[in-house]
Amino acid sequence: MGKRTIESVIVDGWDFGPGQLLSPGDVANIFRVDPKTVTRWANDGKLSSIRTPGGVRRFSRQQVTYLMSGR
Amino acid sequence: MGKRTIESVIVDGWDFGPGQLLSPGDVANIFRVDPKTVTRWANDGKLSSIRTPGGVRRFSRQQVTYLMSGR
DNA sequence: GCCGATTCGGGTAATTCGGGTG
DNA sequence: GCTGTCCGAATTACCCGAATCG
Repeated sequence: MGKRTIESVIVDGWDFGPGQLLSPGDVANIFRVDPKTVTRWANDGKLSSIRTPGGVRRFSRQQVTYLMSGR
Repeated sequence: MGKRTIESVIVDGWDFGPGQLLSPGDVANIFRVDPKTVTRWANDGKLSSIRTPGGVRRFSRQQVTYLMSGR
């Protein structure tokens, strides 16, 4: 071992590792929806998410890209 | 590189990247047509579209601009 | 600690969906 | 063939004050 960095973080099969996290605003811009709508997707289980210790959601770039290109 | 969300999303050769998406109402206003008509264009394959996780269509500004300037 | 921007929550309007019909 | 409209259901947008982010 040694440096003790994060190798991978996978939730629901999606990559939440370093450089893969999108904010609600990011996802909203990508789909052209209100950030509130992104929150609803998360609550409805349509979008996987993790939470910061403060309670703010973060999303997987990998999953968002997948959803953009047609389910 | 700046904000780094998603580089590009191309469907049927048209740009569906961030800042390039139009709602059904947007397209309807541009062509002065009922939004339902825009939906029919999409169903008939005359207009490419992607869907939000909720099932609402989004269109490519690039394609609409192309069609506006006469085929 | 301060500050601007964002994202919580909730609630309520406005759009869009799909099918059917003129 | 193409478009507008009616309907109910589902999805999304805008409003607020409080909290978090960077």
